[in-house]
Amino acid sequence: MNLESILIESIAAAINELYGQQVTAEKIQLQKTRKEFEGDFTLVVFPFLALSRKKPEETAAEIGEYLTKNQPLIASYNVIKGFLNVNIDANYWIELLQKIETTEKWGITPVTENSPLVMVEYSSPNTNKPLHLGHIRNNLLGYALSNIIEANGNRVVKTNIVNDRGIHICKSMLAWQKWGNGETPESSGKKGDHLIGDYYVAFDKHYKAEISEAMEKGMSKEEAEASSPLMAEAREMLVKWEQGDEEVRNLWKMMNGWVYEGFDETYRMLGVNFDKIYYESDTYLVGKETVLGGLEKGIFYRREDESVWADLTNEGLDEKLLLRSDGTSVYMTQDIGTAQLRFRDYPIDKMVYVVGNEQNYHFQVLSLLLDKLGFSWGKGLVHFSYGMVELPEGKMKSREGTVVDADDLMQEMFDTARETSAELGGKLNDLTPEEAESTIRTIGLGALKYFMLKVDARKNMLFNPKESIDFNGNTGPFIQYTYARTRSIERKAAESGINIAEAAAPATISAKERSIIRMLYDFPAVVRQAGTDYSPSGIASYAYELAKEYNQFYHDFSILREEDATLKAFRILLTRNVGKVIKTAMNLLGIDVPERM
RNA sequence: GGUUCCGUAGCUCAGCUGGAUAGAGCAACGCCCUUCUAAGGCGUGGGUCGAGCGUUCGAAUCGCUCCGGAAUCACCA
Repeated sequence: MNLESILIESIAAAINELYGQQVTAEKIQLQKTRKEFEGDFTLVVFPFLALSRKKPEETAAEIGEYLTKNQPLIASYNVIKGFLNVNIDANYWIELLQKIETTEKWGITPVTENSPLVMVEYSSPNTNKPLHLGHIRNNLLGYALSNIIEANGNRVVKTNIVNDRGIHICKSMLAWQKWGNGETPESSGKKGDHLIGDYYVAFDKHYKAEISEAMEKGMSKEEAEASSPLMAEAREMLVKWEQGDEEVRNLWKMMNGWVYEGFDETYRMLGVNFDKIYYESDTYLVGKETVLGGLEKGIFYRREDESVWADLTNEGLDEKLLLRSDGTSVYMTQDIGTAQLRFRDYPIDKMVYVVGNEQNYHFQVLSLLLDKLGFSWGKGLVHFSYGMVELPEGKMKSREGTVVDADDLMQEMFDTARETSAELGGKLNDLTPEEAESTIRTIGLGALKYFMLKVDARKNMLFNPKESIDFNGNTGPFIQYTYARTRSIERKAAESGINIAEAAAPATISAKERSIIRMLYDFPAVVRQAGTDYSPSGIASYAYELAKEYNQFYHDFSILREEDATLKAFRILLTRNVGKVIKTAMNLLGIDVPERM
């Protein structure tokens, strides 16, 4: 039984004893005492005034008096207006600290073979251009979310669905054929995904030129677009691809291969990975089959023009197209096919899709369709819907060249970290060049990742490339710095041979120390909460608060110079476990922490 | 027009299962490195929580109505 439950039980007993009234646990609002007041937990007594028929202060004092007498965990209390603040006995906190010290993974629920299986889909790139800032948010959220779900006792399969087919891919292929002169990543030194992206842009440029030329000759925009020879060629290529034309397929394989090498490098750099990758070229036909199967079962219906639809009007939605009149599949069909394949491959209990909020409607529909098709997890699928990353001038537009490239951005973060480190007086000079470089990457990535993860995922967020990402204040590097300090203290303590395993209760324990232990106590609940409402930002703000609290403590006390041996050992133990929890929290976010910085 | 989401300090964001004087960081200004790492600490200034009404002992938080912004409602993906 946890501390809160014990206290709530005692409070219920107190009210029963004092006022002869039964109260349910839900009526008892026990919350953390706010920082500016003294105490660990606060009971709001306003709801009990009707029972006590006394003033708030009096009621609070009576309950407080009863609790200190009858509940050994409560050492003292104070009353401010209708708020009863109670102090937990210091020994409880010290024992808790020792428990954290001996617990392998504090706050983490172990995973067993029988744990529920949760599949998390994230990233889901197109193979016609490199990853950008939006993908970074997606990847970081997906990876952190997977860690958090796993930390709550679930088996997690991280998956990626690669959109590797379609007209957009043909555009790049065609442009490369026409103007590429056989350029390869090796011959040009370009990263494969960037190379392909360049040809996608080249296609668009030539296409636009064609349109404006045709319009000058008096065509309307629509006519010009419809009669574009370049677009016609791309469409023709798509048809050939679907027919399995060997030449087109080989070109497609080669160019996609380049892109995957590029993506792999970006993923590796970003520190994310996948357990299973699906390709739309494998799933879109399965989707078609599944839809036709649904048609036979009468779940869907066919119109006169041969197109296939789902009627969702009973569910308050519209009718939804699933197969075009020419029999080809649409986006929804492919997602159904992917689901079908996944269900064959894994006994999925829950599916989480990390996809932008622009697709909220799509997933609402997908959930209903999967349910109709008999997927047990269809109804309960989670669309982890995150907001767009906006630039000061608005949405990113690839056509307007305002896209922030993922590789470039990471490189900039590394450069900034390197410069900042040098400005601060060559902090990493003691390290070997390799260690220093690795630390710089850890810090640069830490800044980027924390920046993206600390904000509420469902909201749109603003990224200002000119102001770039900070390294001071509420940032990843600040938390990493705090961790590095805890490790430094530990190293020095170890050198001087202090045995912290024997740390006992010191004569005095400061409010700051109590407050830090109190925060460590909260960590399991924070992890649980983040798992319940899928919020990496909850973990992030916890990590920041803990780091901040420890930094103040660090500033106020001389941990290693403390005269009292017991107090010194206690403070080192505290430091060690703060480091342990910070590291665990940061790792849940997918952020590494350096041993020194 | 329908649906969904958002609106909190100059800026970026927390807080939202109703509770105490609405919090951080950045930016501005002032202190603190002969003291375990100054990527730090302390302090000052900065708010009609978009507006109004309602529910309540109590509303940034819940409900309704407006105002402002975004997304979506394709035989695009």
